[in-house]
Amino acid sequence: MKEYCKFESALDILVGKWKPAILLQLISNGIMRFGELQKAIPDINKKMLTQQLRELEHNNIVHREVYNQIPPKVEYSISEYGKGLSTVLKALNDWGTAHMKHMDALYGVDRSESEPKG
Amino acid sequence: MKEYCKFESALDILVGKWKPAILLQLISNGIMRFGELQKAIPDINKKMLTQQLRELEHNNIVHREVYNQIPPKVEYSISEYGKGLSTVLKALNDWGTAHMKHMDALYGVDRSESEPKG
DNA sequence: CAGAATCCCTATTGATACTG
DNA sequence: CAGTATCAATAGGGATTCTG
Repeated sequence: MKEYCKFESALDILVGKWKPAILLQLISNGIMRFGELQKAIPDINKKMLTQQLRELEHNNIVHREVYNQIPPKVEYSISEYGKGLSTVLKALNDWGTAHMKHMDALYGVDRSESEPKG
Repeated sequence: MKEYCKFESALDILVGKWKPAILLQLISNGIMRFGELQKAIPDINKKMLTQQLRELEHNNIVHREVYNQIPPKVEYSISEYGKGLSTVLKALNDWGTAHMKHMDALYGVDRSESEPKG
């Protein structure tokens, strides 16, 4: 067995363009409906939101609660098991925060591009 | 600024099909030459190895030492800055290890496929 | 409302050959 | 030895349309 598959096993959970955003939302807000997630992450579309949620669900990170009613209502939340990711996410977040400052200091950040003044 | 860009900033470093494998090698073995890395990660090709190393180098995670001689000799190692990743990598590794067991228990692992008895 | 299905496009990965 | 250059294959992401 490849040693690094442990890394990859963990990374696979987090990788996917929208998974960090989704996880952050669910961690911050607890239970959220599909539509709420979509509103909270404006640039995502339904297909991607569905897809990434399904992957997280398959990995037991998020719990999906379906209310069988019209109109439909589906709630998502971090599963108990998923909460075990908190250490990883915190490590990632801490390091990421420091790293952004580091890169900023090294190269400068082109905020002009990445943040249209709006 | 999007909150999750901190996650992403960190994830970007680790994401890339071969980066976990490369990092693991360098962490385990210290200084390694290009060819050694290639031997240690048999399925990678030169292009990918070069590319991923360059990205890691650009992010200050690995150090590249070039000896100007014939035949060429280039050594790679984790940079001082890159060593700061250890917390993240450990968290990832620990969680990944547990997660593999978890998924194994849930779904069973098709070892028959993933590990040809060789 | 919460998706499923379809089609398209681009970024990432890979195979191969060439070079100082 | 340690790459670069080029081209081909693929997977991931996205726009749009349709549905119970």
